[in-house]
Amino acid sequence: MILSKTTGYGVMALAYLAGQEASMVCGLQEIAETECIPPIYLRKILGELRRHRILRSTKGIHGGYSLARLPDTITVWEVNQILAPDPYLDECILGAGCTKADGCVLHGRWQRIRRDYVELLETTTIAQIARSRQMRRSFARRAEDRIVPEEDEEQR
Amino acid sequence: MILSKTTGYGVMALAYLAGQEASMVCGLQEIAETECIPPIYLRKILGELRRHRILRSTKGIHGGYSLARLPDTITVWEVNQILAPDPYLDECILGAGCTKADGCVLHGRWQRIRRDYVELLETTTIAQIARSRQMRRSFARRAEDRIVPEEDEEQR
DNA sequence: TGAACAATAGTGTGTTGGTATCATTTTTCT
DNA sequence: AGAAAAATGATACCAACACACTATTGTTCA
Repeated sequence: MILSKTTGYGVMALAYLAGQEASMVCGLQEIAETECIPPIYLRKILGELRRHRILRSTKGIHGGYSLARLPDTITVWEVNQILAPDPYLDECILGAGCTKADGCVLHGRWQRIRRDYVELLETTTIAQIARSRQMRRSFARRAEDRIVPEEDEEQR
Repeated sequence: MILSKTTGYGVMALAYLAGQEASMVCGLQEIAETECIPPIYLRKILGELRRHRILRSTKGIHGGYSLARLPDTITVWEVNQILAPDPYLDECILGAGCTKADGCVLHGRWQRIRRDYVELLETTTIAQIARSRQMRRSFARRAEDRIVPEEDEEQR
C-alpha cells in the first residue's frame, strides 16, 4: 500500500514547480537535478502528468514545464492514480476466500483502514507538500546560521 | 498493503485445520482440494509454517499436518510475517524525500494508518477466521435447505 | 514397498524503474 | 530566410525483481 517510487518522483517534481513563482516555466534538467530524479525517467512521468492536464509544457529552446492548476487543487491521490493506479480498491484482503457481498471477519475493519488511507491521500495537496518542504529547508538554513557563530565563540 | 496470495493460502489452510478436531492429522491433498490451492505450492507453504512451529507434520503413509498451537494464539499478522514479511515497516510513504526523524506532512497520519493495519492483523486469529468460515458454511447450508422444498413445491 | 512429507532448484510471467532513439517544435544565430 | 541548437513527445526496449507455481530427488514410516 506504500506509494511507488514513480509517484514519489511525480509528487516531488510537482512540489518543486509549486515552489516557483506561478506559471514560471522550469526545464526538465533543473527539476531532475534538484530533486535527484533520473532525467529521462522524469520526462516520461511529466509527460503522463501533462496528458492528464496536471501540468503544461512548452517546447522549443526555452521550453519546460509549469503547473496547469493551482497547487492546492492537486491531490497526492490524483497524482498516484495517474502514475500508479491502485487496483485493489475494494477487494478482500485475504484474496479469493470471500466476495464483496460475503466478507470475512477482516472485511469491515479492513475497509475502514482502506478508507482512511484514501482520505489521507485525497486531503493532502501538492501545495501542502511544497510548504512543508520549504519549512524544512528554512529550518535547515537557520540551523546552519546557528552553528557558525558558535564556532566563532569557541575560537575567541 | 493487501496481503499476498501466499498468505491467503496459508491462512485458509490453517483455518481448515482449526476446523478439524484438535490434533487431527490432515493430508496435503485433502487440504489443497477443499481449499482450492495448488497442492505442490501448498506443500512449500506448509513446510515454511512447520519450520516456524505453527504446525506439526508426521511423515509416512498416514502422515499429514496438524496445528502445533491453539488456533486462537495464531494471528494473521504472524502468518503473514512468516510467508511474506512486509519490509515497509516505518518507511516514509513518499520514498526518499524524508527520513524517520524528519518526516513530511503525510508522515504522522500515515504512521497511524499503518499502526491500525498492523493492529488489525495482530488481533485477528486463525480461530476467528475458522469460526467465521463455519458460520458462512452453515448459512449456505440453511439456504440450500430452504431452496429444496421450494423446488418440490413448484413441481407439485 | 508405497504413500506421504522434506528440501531445493528451477520456471514463467508481470511489474517497476530506467534507457535509447527518433520525431517535433521553437528560438536564435548568421 | 534558413540552419542549428535545445527543448519536449512518443514509442520501443531492457534488466532486475517478486510472486506464484513446478519438478525432482530424498527421507520416513505404516
